Order: sequence, then C-alpha cells, then structure tokens
Amino acid sequence: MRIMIADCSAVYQGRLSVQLPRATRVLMFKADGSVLIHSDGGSYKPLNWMSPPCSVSESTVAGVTELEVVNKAGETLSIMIHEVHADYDHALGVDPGVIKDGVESHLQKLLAENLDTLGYGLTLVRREYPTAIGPVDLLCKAAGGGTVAVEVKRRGEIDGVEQLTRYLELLNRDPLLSPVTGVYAAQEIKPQAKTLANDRGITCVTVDYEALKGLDDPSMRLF
Amino acid sequence: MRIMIADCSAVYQGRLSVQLPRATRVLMFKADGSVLIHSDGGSYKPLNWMSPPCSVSESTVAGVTELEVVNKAGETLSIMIHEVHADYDHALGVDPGVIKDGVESHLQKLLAENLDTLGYGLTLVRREYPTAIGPVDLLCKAAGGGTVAVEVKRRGEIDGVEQLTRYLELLNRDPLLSPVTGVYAAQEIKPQAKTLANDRGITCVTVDYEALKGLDDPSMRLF
DNA sequence: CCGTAAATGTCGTCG
DNA sequence: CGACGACGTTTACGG
Repeated sequence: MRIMIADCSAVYQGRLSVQLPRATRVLMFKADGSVLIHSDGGSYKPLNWMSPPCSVSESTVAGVTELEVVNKAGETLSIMIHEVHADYDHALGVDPGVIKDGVESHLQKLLAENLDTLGYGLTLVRREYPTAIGPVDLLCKAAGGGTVAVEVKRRGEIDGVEQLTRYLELLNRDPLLSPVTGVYAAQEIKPQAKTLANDRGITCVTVDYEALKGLDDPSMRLF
Repeated sequence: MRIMIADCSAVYQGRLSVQLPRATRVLMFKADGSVLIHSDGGSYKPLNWMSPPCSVSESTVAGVTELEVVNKAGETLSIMIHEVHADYDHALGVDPGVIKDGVESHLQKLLAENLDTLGYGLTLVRREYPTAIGPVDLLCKAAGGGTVAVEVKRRGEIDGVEQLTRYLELLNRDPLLSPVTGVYAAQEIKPQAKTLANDRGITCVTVDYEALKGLDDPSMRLF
C-alpha cells in the first residue's frame, strides 16, 4: 500500500459531483487499485474515494501531478497534487479477514433453537421460508393450528414492522397457512416500531442474545 | 495524524464481536481520537475501527503493546501490536470539507420547478411539507381538486414506497387535502418497488436528472 | 438527545 | 450480473 501526505485538491464525477478544495490530506492507494482521501477527522469514511476495480493514470503539468482514477461505470476521481509532504510504500500481503459473532443470522439461529422464547407450543417449519417478496426469517406452526411468521432484527425499527406486515398479508392468502400471525423479535425495539406493531396485531418480543447463547451452549450453563 | 504499519491483531467488542487475526496492517490514529485499521484491499471501510469520541490507553507486556480504545457506550477496540514496521506523524490541520452536487435535494428542487414532469396541471403547495411523521418531499394541488404527494428518491427502492404510503395514509385523514394520491419519482425504480407502488395505486415516474438540469438552466438549452 | 431519512452508502447472499 | 436485505451501517437534519 502506498500512503502519501500531500497538499491536494480533488473532484469526483459519478453518481454525483463532489469537490475537495486544496488542503493537506492523506492519500491511500491500495493494492487492488482503490484510492482513499482522508482528512484528520470525521470517521472512517474518506472525504473522497474510488472503489475497486479501477485504474489510475498519472500526468504532470507545470509541477502539478494529476492522478485520474476511473472505474468501469465511467466514474472518475481526479486528484491534483500540489505538494508532496511524504510518500511511503509498504507491502502488507493478503489479509486473513475478520471473524464476526453476534449478527442477525446468529440471533435467528438461536431463536430457531429456542422457540419457547417467542411463545408456547411453536414448532419450526423452516428458517428463511421463501415467498414471492422475499424470505420470512422463521415460519412456525402454532399449537392451536395457525401459523406464526417471525421477523428477527438486531435493532427493531419501523422498517422491520413494514417488512413483516407485507409477509403476513401475503402468507394469509394461503389457505394452508392461514391464519398467520406475526412476531417481531429483536434485541431492542424502538417505541415507534412497538406502537405500529401493536396497532397491527403483531407481537413484540425483546430477546437477550447473551442469555440465549447461554441457553444454547451447555458449557455456558451454570448447572 | 499518526499512521503506523504494524503486525497486529485486534478485537472489537460492542454491538457485536469482531476479531482480526494477526497480520500486517495500516493503523490510522486521527486527531479526533478515532482509530482505523486498514488492510491492503476491500474498499474504504476499515477492517475494524472506533469512531469518535473515544479515548485510547496504552500498555506494554512482554514486548507487545496493547492499545485499548473505548467510547462512551462502553464499546472497546483492543489492538495488540506485535511489531511496528513504520510509525509516521503528520499535522494536517482542519479540512475545508466537501462540496456536493446532485444529491436528492437537488433532484427535489428541480422537480419542484418542473412539475409537468410528474403530471399535468400540478401546482406546488410546498417542498418538505411537514407532517407529524416527517416531511413530504413535494405536496401539490391537482387540476381536478385533489392533492398529490410526491416522494423523491435518487434510487427508488421498496422503503420509499412504504414511506410514501405512510404519508398518504395520514394526509388522507385531512379533509382539506383529501383525496390525496401518491407519485413516486426517482432516477431509477426497482421492480419490487414498482410492483408494490402499483399495488397501492401510487404512480411511478422515472426522471432524468441531466435532462431536468438542462431544462432548468437556460445556459444549457440548445435554443 | 431522540427520531427520521439519505448515502458516491458498502457488503454479503442468493437467484 | 442484478436484486434484496443487513450493517458495529454512518451521517446529516429537525424537534
């Protein structure tokens, strides 16, 4: 990876136009061709960038170096380098990547294995039950005979309620499944989402990921 | 900004858990306290990071330096530095920031000035018409007497249809506005969004930003 | 500080 | 390759 500290200005022309006035910034050129322009603040998002795959061409006019980065969609990032304060290059090698734990799919899996958390007498039909408008996270049979569709989210906001509502509308047209009721399960459910869900007869369940994990993993049990 | 090239491993513990196995990476420490861990690929998103505001503490055990980055929510990013290949520091100063053109608000403005694009005989009531559940992008009077609510998006996906549906539901309760119909305007509308919109009697309009811009700006006109 | 909506969103998965 | 949903989404903007 090449890292430059440089006095530069830049223009991105693509899905929109973004201009960067002249200032000192950090330029990162990654092995895959991608380019990031960082300032000394903000967050992890660069001021301007080009995602791979893309190609870089260089030209110099009157002591000013211009880098033209282009991707396949024809988007361009043009960087004018007025002065270079530092220029480093290091070989990093291929990264082994990240290992994640605790995302929605894990929560979904744990809930599927512990349906009691969601209500009594539920039997799993399947996870990711396919429908024309997308997969339902968990489809279950209720003890009473009807069906229960479960939408799982890490953070329960209003979008999830809308999503589940669409599924319920569709599933209830199927006489083999009807009546279908909904359960909205999340580690945290926002008040507005809860209100909308209740309004539509959807049950909200707040789940504790750590507790579920403990239930699931015998080595974590206290007794 | 401090930039290190180092052989490191890292663990984030917060909203979820992310582990980074040992490898050579780029560490960026920004002036506002934020930390980024970049590999030599991917895109602008770091493998791991901590957003500001946060604080860093350092300790060394058996030649291994551990950096512990903590934010207010109690999320932690712990970086074990096994070997430092390079360590640079540069003062960048405050960045003047970016100038953008072509985002949704511009599209909204252009559409407000060219309502014919959306349908015949529309008169603008106002942009960002306020309601209890958020602002409607464009509220218009129809020639026939009713009201038209317009939702503007750069890319029309299903969320926007839900958003507009909520507005329509609310606006139609107002006898001064009713009947209110919906128009979904975007540079590109996804099939599922179009299907759902049609299902709900919402008109979809695909708009050409460049053409609108040409209409709007006399200097761009051909005649 | 909460809530909503936009984003050059990016990233994975599945068809 | 496109569509779709999750994301440590992040970020900006109002009340």
